[in-house]
Order: sequence, then C-alpha cells, then structure tokens
Amino acid sequence: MDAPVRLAKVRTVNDRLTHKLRSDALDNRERILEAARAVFAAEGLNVPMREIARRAGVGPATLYRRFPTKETLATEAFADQMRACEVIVTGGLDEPDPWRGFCHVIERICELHARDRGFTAAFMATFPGAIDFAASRGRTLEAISELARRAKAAGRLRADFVLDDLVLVLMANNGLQAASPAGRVAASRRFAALTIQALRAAPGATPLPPPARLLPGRPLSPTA
Amino acid sequence: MDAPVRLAKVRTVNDRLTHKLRSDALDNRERILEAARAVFAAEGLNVPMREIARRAGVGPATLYRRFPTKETLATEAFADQMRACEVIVTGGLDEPDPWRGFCHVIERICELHARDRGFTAAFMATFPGAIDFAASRGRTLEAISELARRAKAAGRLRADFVLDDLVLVLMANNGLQAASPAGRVAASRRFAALTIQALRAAPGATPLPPPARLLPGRPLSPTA
DNA sequence: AGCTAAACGGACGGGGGCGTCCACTAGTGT
DNA sequence: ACACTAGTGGACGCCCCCGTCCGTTTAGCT
Repeated sequence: MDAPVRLAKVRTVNDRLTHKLRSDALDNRERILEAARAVFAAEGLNVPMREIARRAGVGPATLYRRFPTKETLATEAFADQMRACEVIVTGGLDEPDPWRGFCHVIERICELHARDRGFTAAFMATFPGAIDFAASRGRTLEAISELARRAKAAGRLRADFVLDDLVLVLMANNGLQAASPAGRVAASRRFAALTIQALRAAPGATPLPPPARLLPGRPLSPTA
Repeated sequence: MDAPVRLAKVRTVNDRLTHKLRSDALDNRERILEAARAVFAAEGLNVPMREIARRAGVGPATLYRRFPTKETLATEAFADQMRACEVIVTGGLDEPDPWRGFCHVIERICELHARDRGFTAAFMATFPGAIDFAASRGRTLEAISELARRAKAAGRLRADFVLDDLVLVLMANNGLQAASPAGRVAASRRFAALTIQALRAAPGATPLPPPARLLPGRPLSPTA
C-alpha cells in the first residue's frame, strides 16, 4: 500500500507551494479554494472564474495569480474528493465479500459524484497539467478493476463487465439532473441500485453488446 | 388512435405558416432547419444561433425572423424525431409480447437519443411555447406507461418500475459522451442492454430505493 | 516605528454571442 | 416590363467573460 507515501508527497508539494506565501495570501488562497469547491459542486465547472473570485471576496487578479487556469483550480479544489474516491475503493477491497464491496463502491461513488456536479467533469477531463490527479484516478480505477476481478471470480459480477463500463456508469450518473441537490442524490441512488441489478451475474441474463471505449488513451486495463 | 388526426393538424399549421411565404423565403427556411438539425445533432442545443445561420448561408436576421427563439427552432427541427419517438412506442405496443416491445422501445429510443445530441435536451426541456411538442411527449410517455403496465402484468418488468425511471434512463443515456458519434451510439447500445437487465423482473432482485421526480410538473402518470 | 517587497484589486482592451434596425435585393402579380 | 412589397444580410449596440497591467495597500522583519 503506497497511499501514505503519495499523500506525504502531496503534502510536501503543498507545503512547497504555500510555505513561502504571506499569511494573507495563504488565507485568500484557502478562501478561493473554498469558494471554488462550493460553486463547482453546485454549478459544475462551467462557472466564470470571476464568479469564484467574487464569492471568495477577492479580485480576479488574485485568483489568476494563484491558479493560472481553471484546471489548476479544479484539481486543487477536488483533491479531497479524489482522495475520498480512493478511500471508497480501498474500503471496498477490504470487505470480505468482493461483490458486496463492489456494490458499496458503486453506491458510494455514484453518490459522491452526484453531490459534486463538477467533480465528474474533472474526473473525466484528463487535462494535461494534472499529473497527480490523473495518477490518483488511475490508481482508483486499477483498484476497482481488481475488485471487479474478485467479484467475477466469486461468480457474482457478470463476466462481461469491463472497466469501461464503470466509466459509462459514471458518465450516465453525471447526466442525471434535478431541481435540487437532494433530488440529484435521490436519482443517483436509484440509478446506482439499477446499475447493480444490471451488473449482477444472474441466471437469465443475456449477453451485452460490445463494450464502448469512452475515455481517450490506452485501454485502461486488460481486465476487469 | 388519434395520431393521424394530430398529424393532420400539424400539417395544417405548417401550411398556414409556410403557404404565405415567398418561394425564396421558404427555401431559406428549409435550409435553416436542415442546418439546425445537423448542428443540433452533432453539437447539442448549446450552439450559437449565428453558427446555424452561417451553415445555412443566411444572415442572422433571417434566422431570427423565421425562428424568434432557439426553442421555436429546436421544436421545429426535432419534429421528425418526436414523431419517430411516437412511432417507436406504438410499434412497441403492437408487439404481441409486451416485454419484448418494452425492450425494443428502450433500445430504439436510446439509440435515437444517442444519435441526436440536442434531442434529449429538447425532449426534457419542456419550454413554454411548445404545445405540440409537449403534447407529443405526453402521448409518448403515456404510451410507454401503458406498455410498462402490460409488461408488468406479464411478470417480466419489475413491479417497482416507475415512469420517472424512463426519464432517468434518458437523462443517463444523455450523459454518455464519446469522441465520435459512432462511439456514442455504441456506448448507448451497451447502456440500453444494461438498463434492460436492470429492469427485468428477476428472482434474486433486490427492491429499489424510492423513485426520484426528475421532470418538473405534475407526476407524469399514476402508474407504470 | 519604519522600510521593503509581496500581495492586492480595480480597470483596461479584446473577443464573442445576442437581438434588432435599415438600406438594398429580388420574387410576384399585373 | 414594371411597380410593389416581402425578404435579405451587413452592421450596430449591448452585455458578459477573459486574462493582464499597474498604482495602492499591507504583512513581515529589523
């Protein structure tokens, strides 16, 4: 388990970034991140940078000084969720029954994504300068892949499940929209339950049409 | 079956709208609609009106004269798809086995929506001035509701299916994005298959969490 | 308390979409 | 052939977002 190492590394980078900042600058930086988290969660990534600056009580220049692009801001703002993702899947791996673990992962990840409108977009985005982010996503997906392997071996997950199906599920979950955040979560919950029913290895189940490649880049993993 | 009546009525309205137009104006109108269909299908509804005008080879003023708002343009541009939807569901109702009919409806409607990026948005939108559009949607949903009732009665569709679940499925399907249109269709196909697995009345199936109201307005129908 | 450099935010120019106006063009009916 | 009017599209003003510059403020250190 190398997660602690990675986390420590992130900490270091963070310190290197923030340690030389003046106290007020550091304070502003935090308020910007807080505002960004809130507005990204509520509205998604397509909000004007200025809106975030406004909510943070900061001028646009300050925002751009700290976060030159929206991507840098988004990756920082979603670091928590990214870590939460990893926690969820490692939790799933720790469960004795891999199928139950898989189900819990689906449920909890769908809910996480439903609460944060912008997170799914960031998660999928794979923009260039976000090495840590992409790495974390890769680790998360690999872990889910392993979990899926076990669930298949236990005969509970359908054999033709592919890791791309998880991406498909996340995209589909992201498509759910409702008037209120609560409504979105409710929809997502039902959607996750349906998804689990769909992925369950069941006697009368018919085979699926060929899987679809949804994320650009190499095939995420041979398996799952 | 009152569909023919409705269609005739639409024809009349159409004639009333177009009969007084000069020939060149009518030609432009058609080219605008064609351009709108193409660009809406490819890019969704969030394209500048000017882009459509450009592709149609007309000035912005001409576009705005024929279609004052994007909604009017969208409803006209998607009239075909709307009718296709009705055809699909009536086809489903005509099949002897309601469950097979239901499956076919899911598959074909998902594919239809996958081919047209903007159609789902228009279908959900329920914007004010589109009476015909909303009516057609209502009929489509009612028909699906009836089909669902029969499929449940046949013991093939899970009993806790609700019409709102169809909306949920369409929204989720709409969330699927891929590099190419072909990729989107492929993803949608697999998604539809998964959906059918999820909705199948199966022995080991667990009950679903409470349904979510996704479209504003009155509950679409007591049943389904 | 005073100095200095870091940090701030208002203001600016650029770009793009929006919806409308108006002088010109071209079908249409005699 | 001609007049007449429906039809056209370039151009305008408006607003919003973007990213940057620069004069002013303020934290940190002596």
